[in-house]
Amino acid sequence: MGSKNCMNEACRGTTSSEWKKGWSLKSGGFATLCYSCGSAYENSLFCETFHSEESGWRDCRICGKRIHCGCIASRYLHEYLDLGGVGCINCAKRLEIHSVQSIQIPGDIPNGTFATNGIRDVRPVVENQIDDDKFSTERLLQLTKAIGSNDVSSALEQLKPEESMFKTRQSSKRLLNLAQQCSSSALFKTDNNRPKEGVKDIYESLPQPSLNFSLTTPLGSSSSGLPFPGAIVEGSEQKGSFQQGQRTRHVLPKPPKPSPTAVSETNKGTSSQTRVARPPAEGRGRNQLLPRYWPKITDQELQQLSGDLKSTIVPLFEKILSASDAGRIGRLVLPKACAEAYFPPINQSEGIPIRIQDIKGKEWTFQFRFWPNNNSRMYVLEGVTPCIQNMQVQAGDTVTFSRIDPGGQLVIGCRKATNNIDVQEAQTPSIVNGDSPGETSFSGVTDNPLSNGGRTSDDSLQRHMPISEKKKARNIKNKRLLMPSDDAMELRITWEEAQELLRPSPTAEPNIVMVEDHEFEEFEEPPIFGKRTIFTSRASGEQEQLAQCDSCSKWRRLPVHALLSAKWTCSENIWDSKRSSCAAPEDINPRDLESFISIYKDSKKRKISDNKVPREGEPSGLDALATAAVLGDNISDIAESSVGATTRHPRHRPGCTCIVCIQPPSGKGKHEPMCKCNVCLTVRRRFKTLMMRKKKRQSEREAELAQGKDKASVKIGLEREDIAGHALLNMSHHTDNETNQNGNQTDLEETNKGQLDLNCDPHREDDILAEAAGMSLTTLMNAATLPLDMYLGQNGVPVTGPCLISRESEENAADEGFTSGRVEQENNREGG
DNA sequence: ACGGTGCATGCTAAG
DNA sequence: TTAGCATGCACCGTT
Repeated sequence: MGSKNCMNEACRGTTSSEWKKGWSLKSGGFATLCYSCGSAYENSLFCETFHSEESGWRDCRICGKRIHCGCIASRYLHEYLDLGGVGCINCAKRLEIHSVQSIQIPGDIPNGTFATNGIRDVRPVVENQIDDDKFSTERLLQLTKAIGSNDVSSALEQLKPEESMFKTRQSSKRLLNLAQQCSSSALFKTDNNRPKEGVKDIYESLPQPSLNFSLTTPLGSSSSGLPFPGAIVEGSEQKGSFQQGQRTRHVLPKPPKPSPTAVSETNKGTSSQTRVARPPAEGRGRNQLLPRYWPKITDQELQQLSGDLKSTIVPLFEKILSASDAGRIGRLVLPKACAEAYFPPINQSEGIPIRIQDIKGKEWTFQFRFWPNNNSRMYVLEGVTPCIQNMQVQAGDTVTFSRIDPGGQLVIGCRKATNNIDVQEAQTPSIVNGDSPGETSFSGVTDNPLSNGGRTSDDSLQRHMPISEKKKARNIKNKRLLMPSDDAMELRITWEEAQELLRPSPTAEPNIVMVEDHEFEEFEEPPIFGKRTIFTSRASGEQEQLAQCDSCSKWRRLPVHALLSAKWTCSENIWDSKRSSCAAPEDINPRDLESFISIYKDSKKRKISDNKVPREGEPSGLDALATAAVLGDNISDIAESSVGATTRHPRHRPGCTCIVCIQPPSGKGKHEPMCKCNVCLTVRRRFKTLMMRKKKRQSEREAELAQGKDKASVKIGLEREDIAGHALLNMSHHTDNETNQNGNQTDLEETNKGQLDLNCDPHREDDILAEAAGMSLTTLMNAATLPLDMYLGQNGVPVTGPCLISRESEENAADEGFTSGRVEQENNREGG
């Protein structure tokens, strides 16, 4: 500390309360700045503060802002424009985005022809070298445009003199490394390195790189084509480039739309913390890598990682784990291009064992192999389970592959998906490449030695970037469902739990319907999620519920009828003024509380086991819903597993004696054919009522019926999906105009279909189910005019109780709030 | 019966 | 249109 000198020439201070990082140095690391200079640098005020009298100031050609050109401290703050002049980084990037999108490099350049040029890349990424950026896509493209040529490779040739200059700066160690490089470079040709003066000038006039990172990193390939010496190579199938013929592609994958790299570059001073997706290190066919696999790591992380491992780390690629990857099978599918670029060539399907080290230095051995697949190969790493578990990563998290140079040792790391974007990136290449999470933390193995310092101001820019809704939708539809983490957290509850949490909308006024002396509350508004509470009974027999304050976590006794919103605090305890503050002590004996919770958990567990709730790995919660939606007919199978809970009306409480609550939990063996029990009789009666109501509604909506007929062709699967979604979330109204327009919701609304909530809008469902079952509305009308028994008989259904009614009638009956029929039927089916 | 292995299938995105 | 890849599933070996 004491020996530090501020590297600001105008300061040269030797003492500072805090030393800050400045610009990146060619020798690696960053300039050391005292607190005030560092602050100025961080705030992009360095040049304004210290260089205002110096030469080199120009104006942004677009916005007019003053730019200090040719200064290392401001090199990230401007760009040279294609149209001449300079532009501040924001303006330049806006222009650049378009050019990056539009320019692609024609043709494929044979790998072998670049061997001698590969050495240019032997620079550790962590060095943050200016020169690196010369080879960034942006630079490349800009250069191409600057010289008015579409031939990028020829344009790049012009850069070679610069390269040479750069090479001289490389350490002997790296040169040694370089000598081993022979892998491809799509950007340079050896047979044409004649400098073109003009171009050189142009190049030299190019702005200093915006990236802190090298976009072209050390070659991992040895002369044998191996990316790392430690790898075991078998057979003679060692090609300098690929193991298999490769498709001709563009030199670099088409950059994502809003060139995130560009965006992330825009902030000097914070760029070291920017998660930039960079084209990976050289390797056989690195140019084949899709942006989604480009390693995204901040240079800060990289530096730290390098420090931890005391080596130079070259990020190779990364992959967001799929369910399969993170599953028990222990197979991690490697992107083909990555496998071929950075792993040893293999020609036997069995592959080779490969040693990969984690950042703690622990070495893991995987089997690197491939499967023949569609005349191609599918590369996998086998035996990754221990490592995956060790890193505590799961589907949606990212594993990173890097290489230690020199030596070529592969390193595996991980990064937890901590926000939506990170997860979506896997599916949305258009937002990779720096348009990436500022909050994801890079993790090494097990524990994360690298914390992402941060959010950068470009995060805000990134947030503004439009993500195509269409794309989003497609991602969601993707069977590789990667739900945004936050949402996943929010929905990581079971179907049953979701039902338990449903509460009537606070603004909803229920209509009271009496059925067999049982009161039903009907709501015209869908329910909302409420707070989870525990219902208990006092010794006196008085029932109550316990709720936990979201603020102080104290439990409060509340009346059994209390309805709490999802977020509830003591201050909302209107029932007990003494306990309406978080300061008030908990009035529940800890032992009692523990007991209550224990009982609650036990009962839940029992329910789960009784109902064969999906085991780990099987769909639960929303997954179950989704599955149910897909399964369609089998939705009831799933729903049945939660009969006890899902038939509970939001306002049904322990002790409720309504017809719903008095049902047996499973219904097994309770209802015989021709059962005359209260439930069965009511089911029959209510079903008939339903039919009549349908008729009435039908007459009211006759005009719409024609259109409705069209809708009848809608496939049941889709409809049921809709239903399922509605059932769980129930947060939005159906958009179905046909059935909802008059808002007539006087039917008792327990949707047995899938044990949905009582407040689900059944109207649509009625029709849907009926239609799907081949029952037109007319049929229903007719049916409604018949005595129930006759109706059932006509439909080939034995006239029994609710136990054996047909599916469609049963489902309609279910609309009325009864489940026993369903239950019984399912039981019978099980028994059969 | 269970679990692992290898292949086939189908979806998606890239070209 | 096609390659890549996630995942389902049949087959096979082991318990």
